[in-house]
Amino acid sequence: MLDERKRKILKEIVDEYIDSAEPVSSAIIVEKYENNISSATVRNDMAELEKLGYLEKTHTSSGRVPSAKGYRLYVDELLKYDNISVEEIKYIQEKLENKANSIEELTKIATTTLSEITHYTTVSVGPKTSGQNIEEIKFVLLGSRMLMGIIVTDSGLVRETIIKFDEDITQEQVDTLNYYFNNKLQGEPIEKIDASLEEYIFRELKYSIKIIRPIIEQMKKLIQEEEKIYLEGANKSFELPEFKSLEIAKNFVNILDTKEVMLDILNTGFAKDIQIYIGDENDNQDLKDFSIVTFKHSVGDKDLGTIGIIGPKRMNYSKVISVMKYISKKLDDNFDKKD
Amino acid sequence: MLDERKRKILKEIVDEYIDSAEPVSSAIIVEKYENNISSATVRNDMAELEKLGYLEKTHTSSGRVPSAKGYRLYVDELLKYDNISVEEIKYIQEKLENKANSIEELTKIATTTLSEITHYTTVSVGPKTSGQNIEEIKFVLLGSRMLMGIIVTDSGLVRETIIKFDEDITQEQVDTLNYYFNNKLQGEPIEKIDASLEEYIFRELKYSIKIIRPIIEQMKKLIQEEEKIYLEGANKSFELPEFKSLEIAKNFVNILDTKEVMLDILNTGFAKDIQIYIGDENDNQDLKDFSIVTFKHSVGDKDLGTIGIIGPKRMNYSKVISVMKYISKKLDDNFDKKD
DNA sequence: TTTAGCACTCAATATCTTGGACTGCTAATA
DNA sequence: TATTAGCAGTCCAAGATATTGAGTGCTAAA
Repeated sequence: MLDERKRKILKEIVDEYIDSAEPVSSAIIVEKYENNISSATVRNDMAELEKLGYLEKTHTSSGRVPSAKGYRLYVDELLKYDNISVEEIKYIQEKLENKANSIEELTKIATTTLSEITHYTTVSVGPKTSGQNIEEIKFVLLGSRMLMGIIVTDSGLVRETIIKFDEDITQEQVDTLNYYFNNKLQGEPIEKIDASLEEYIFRELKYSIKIIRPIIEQMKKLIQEEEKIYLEGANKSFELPEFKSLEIAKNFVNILDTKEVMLDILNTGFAKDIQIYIGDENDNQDLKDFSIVTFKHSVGDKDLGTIGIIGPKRMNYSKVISVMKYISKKLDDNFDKKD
Repeated sequence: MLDERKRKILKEIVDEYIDSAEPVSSAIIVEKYENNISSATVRNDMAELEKLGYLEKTHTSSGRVPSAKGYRLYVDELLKYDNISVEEIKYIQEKLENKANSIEELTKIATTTLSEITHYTTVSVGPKTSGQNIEEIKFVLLGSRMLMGIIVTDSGLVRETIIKFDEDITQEQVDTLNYYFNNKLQGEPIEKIDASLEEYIFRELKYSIKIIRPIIEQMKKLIQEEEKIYLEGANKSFELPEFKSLEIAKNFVNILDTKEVMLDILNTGFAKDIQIYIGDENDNQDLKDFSIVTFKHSVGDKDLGTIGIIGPKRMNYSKVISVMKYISKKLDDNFDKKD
């Protein structure tokens, strides 16, 4: 259906539009096209590409702009993803080298680095605890009326919370709590911390419910804690020409402010795959002018967090995805080495 | 210098401008002014107020807009700060009631509540550890190669960090660490965690430097950790008429993105005082069209975090400050009750 | 199948016009 | 002396009109 020339012209148009943010005319393509070719020929092909839904016009006599379908073909079939320089590789290596002491911190560093190299706005969420198994639970007495509860999961996540009491707690009580919690929960999925656990502990230990209840409450909160989005380089987006439109700028801020939308997207998709959402492919209307590219950091089937880029539909997919691929690989290396 | 009528007219103008975002004409003031008064009189007074620097014109035949000096007089002398309704009081009480288990969490809840009631963008930073004294230090062994280090300060702050090792750590070693750290540091200012501490521990314990070094490193990081700004309702600002100007919107995003500016402002000022920064009173150019109002949450001379509002110079100071005063009081009550 | 060439379209920009929302000032008034 | 009516003058905002040029689509020839 699409002969070689049409594919090439489509690629040139998208490349050019990504670069200039202006509708692309047949004359510009003629300039760039190596073999000699007349603008009339290009116009014919453009008309064809438009009929097939890959291009759009902004008005009757304007140049062409890629449609969502056009971008889709472009990223799926026309691009190669090795667009990363030696300097960039060096920079990433240096940034990710060893410095983080927790998975969350490592994810943040990667998120910042990604924004620095691509000049787009990046976001990330930490690992989800759901699906993980409990490796160890520890309660630590702080002062006489405060406990810290710590959960370590099998993929090395550490979550902790503070629990305050109206009465004194003894070290013996804490030791007993540690014993029973670990006895019951070691190796179990983290979701086992629930109301039935409260009953069990209460039955076995006979401690005042005034002690048990707040512990369970806080531990439950801990595992279903709302996820925090880490955001980097929001102002970079405001330098883009599309942000001259107040509506687009507003939509952008809205998306980042109502975290649910981003969380939804970041939490979709499978480990290792790079996911690409182009414009209206998202059904959120605020996202119609943006593309989002995400990837998950994981070990085995355990989620270690997701990192994403949000930028204009006209984003530099080649660079973005190339850099992401490399960062993804580095994160895995890093993890293998450490544990 | 300013007779009663001029003060009243100034107040009406600022009130009106805050409400409408449009330059205020003499006719509008005549409408609002209770005693009969002609527009010519108002015009004379306005000319006078302009000469004194309280008002400005956007062009020769425009209405008047308050200057920074005008706003300053307005907030300092013309406003009363009891602009809070029974519903709002109820709402705040409900939100702040008991739910938080840490100071940081309480501050966040207060920040969100403030944004909900005022419909402005709010920001906060958690308490600074500097200046606090160490009440307790605890190391907890997680697995065999991971420690959690916990510091509790005298005003109840809890800070923790993860330290990973290349070799196994024994519980005995941890117990010894706990003993020596507490022995040396209990009651001491938190800044005592430094290089000389490393020497001391190394001398006393003779543990491999491979164990001591990462501990001290991480604990040091912990106390000088960069402060995190919590942000709420950024999108609310984008509904304001001033955000039709791309430049203003851009400045706004810039401010929130380069955290240093906000941190600087939030960290200035003394406990309990409400600080007001109007437009160019800040010397950061990005802030010239905005006002920031902040207050600190504290107990004694210990900082427990700062909460601020950032909005247009034309913000509803009366509401903002009234609500802040009430929240500030509630936070203190809350704290007194608990500890 | 490709191309030269021309008619046509439309956004972008500049220029002009008009209406009206203001002010400042003057002279009359209390 | 303080206030006010009234009017001339200013300037913005919005709409109307003209101009330009960058683009296309189409036709007919190569």
